[in-house]
Amino acid sequence: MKKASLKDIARILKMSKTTVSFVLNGKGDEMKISKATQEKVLEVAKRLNYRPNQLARSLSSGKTNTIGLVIPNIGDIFYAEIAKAMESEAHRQGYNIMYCSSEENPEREKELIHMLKSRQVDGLIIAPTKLDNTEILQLKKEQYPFVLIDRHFPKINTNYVITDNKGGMYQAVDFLINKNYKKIAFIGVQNYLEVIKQRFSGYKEALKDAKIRFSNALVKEIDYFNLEADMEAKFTELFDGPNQADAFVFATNFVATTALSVLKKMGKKIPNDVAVASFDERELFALSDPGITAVAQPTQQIGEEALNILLEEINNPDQSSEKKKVILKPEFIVRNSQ
Amino acid sequence: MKKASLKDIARILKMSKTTVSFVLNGKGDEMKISKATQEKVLEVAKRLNYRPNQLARSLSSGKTNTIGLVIPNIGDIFYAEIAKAMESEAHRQGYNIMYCSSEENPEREKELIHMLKSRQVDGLIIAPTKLDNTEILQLKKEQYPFVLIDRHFPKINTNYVITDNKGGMYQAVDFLINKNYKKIAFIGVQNYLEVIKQRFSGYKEALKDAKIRFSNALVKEIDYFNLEADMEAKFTELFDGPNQADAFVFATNFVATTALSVLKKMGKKIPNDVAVASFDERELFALSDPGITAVAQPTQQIGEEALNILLEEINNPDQSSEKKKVILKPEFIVRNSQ
DNA sequence: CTGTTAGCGCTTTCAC
DNA sequence: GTGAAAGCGCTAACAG
Repeated sequence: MKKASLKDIARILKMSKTTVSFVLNGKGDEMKISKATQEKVLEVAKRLNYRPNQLARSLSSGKTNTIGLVIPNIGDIFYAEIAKAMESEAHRQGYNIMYCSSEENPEREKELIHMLKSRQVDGLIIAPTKLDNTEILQLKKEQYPFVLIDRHFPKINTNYVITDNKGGMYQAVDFLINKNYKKIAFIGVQNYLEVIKQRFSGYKEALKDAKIRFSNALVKEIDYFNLEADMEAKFTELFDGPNQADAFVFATNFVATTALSVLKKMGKKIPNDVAVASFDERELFALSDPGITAVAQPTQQIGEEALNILLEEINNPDQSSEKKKVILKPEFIVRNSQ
Repeated sequence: MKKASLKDIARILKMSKTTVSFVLNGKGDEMKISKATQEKVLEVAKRLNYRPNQLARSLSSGKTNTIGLVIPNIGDIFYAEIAKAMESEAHRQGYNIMYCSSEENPEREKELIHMLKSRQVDGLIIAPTKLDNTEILQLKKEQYPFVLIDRHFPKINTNYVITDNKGGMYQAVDFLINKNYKKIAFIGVQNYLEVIKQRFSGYKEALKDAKIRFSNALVKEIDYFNLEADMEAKFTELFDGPNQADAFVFATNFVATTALSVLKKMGKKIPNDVAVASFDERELFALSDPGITAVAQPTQQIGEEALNILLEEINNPDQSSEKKKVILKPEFIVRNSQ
């Protein structure tokens, strides 16, 4: 038994597709279709287990009620939480999310954006991977509704929802300073993104405000493609070099988790050998012993706000000129890693 | 400037949509369209930045090249890893994945399956939430291509890819027995799934083979909706009751992580106060101190195999009678939690 | 070698 | 109150 279509129902009832369509879309009363007719339609639709073909509907109406989400890494709980919040909000509003993970690959990201557009998603939410912004510029030029999350391009006027990276890091460093740590090392990643730069500037500012001399020797940028080994080398300098550190701040969650594993391997104890604090939250931080003090980004809010901004723009395409720029405050969670 | 369509290209070049369509789909040579024509088409397509509308294409061709994935929880790294493996395999084969998370809600799961079908996905991969199997039976009746992962219904003849739950748990328990633990408690979840039952039977069998008397007092089923508190109560019995346990095995990853947190709170040390081992792997297990011995499911393999079975069925709809049933061996990772 | 034409399943304007 | 018909953008059988 083939799947039932509108036409089948119309044929069985000997009426037109129009009538059936109106009834099934709840426009029966509006179109003053008689109760009797409506009931007949509904009855047959139910009996045939009719399900509208969304492809056809979307093609015809120009709306898919789907929004595309492009994130760099589906395995990262940070993005997973955002996606989750976004999905439940979308569901409430009658939209579906199509998730895609670029795996931190700019080429893949570009493909995904094209794929989603070719499927006519009503809008996009993107956590951009790369420094190259041509795709974003293109979207803007086409006036395609989209909002950036997590990472943004300061020079391009777009909607975005991000965390106050500078402020969050400032708070973490300031906290360590107040706990009497003086030689705080910043552990970042090489060639990385805007967000890391912002966090770095929070670090510097906290030192400056506390009148602690900034030392380049305490800033380590780890090689992304050689995380473990490079980190061990740099930690050795930090522990044994002339410029000994007494605390580490980690610029992002995967740096932190790798660092914890490296420290464990090196036999260093937190907080006796070194105090630590991390940007980003992770289940591990609460469960490990000692718990790791962290700057938690408000993932739920990021997801919901981004979605709402997008839907707003989709539904009011006119005044699309004023872009929404949202910077959310992170939450500082004190544990006992210092 | 509106988006370019096939028709636009045809109009500009004063030829038919057919010709343009063939060229753009790489069937130019096959259809013996002259090189000159082909070049013109490609040139114009490029100039107009033409992108085919997949909705239209799918509606017409009856194929979306998309497969739907329904998992219970997008935030669970176990499913995230499966999704990741599946996506990269799908990508290689020219398919896209549409992920959906049911949040362990059977009602939502049903909606998602309907939504995906109405979007005409070519097939489904489902990690079913519930004991109720009507949706699955319906899919089967409609001969919709699908494969189950992680959880399955023993009584229904379907494709599935699962882990050897019984064997994995057997190995963990057997290992603890060999380390000389005699009072091994099984920590499960109330009203839970088939998989937990299978793991439980592995537990019992390992005890039996070692001629250790099975005791119901050592089996604890935690209330899913009150995990922390209930666990603390039951652990107290296990530590202080008449039937003291010397080791715990956890039936699944969220039980294990909650347990670690509860043990930490209770001030119990692993492995001195109690030895532990867990089903499922988690980043935390490698990084925590001590590392937690675990039975790791082969997520990558699950993702890839499930996808390949599905694509096989999609592409050969004829002999769809013999369903593929795959049971994969987990990996046992020994750390120092015992 | 290329064009005509009939759909795919649905929405929606306009007419009766 | 209901129906006819055009059209969304693309595919593909058939004709020439």
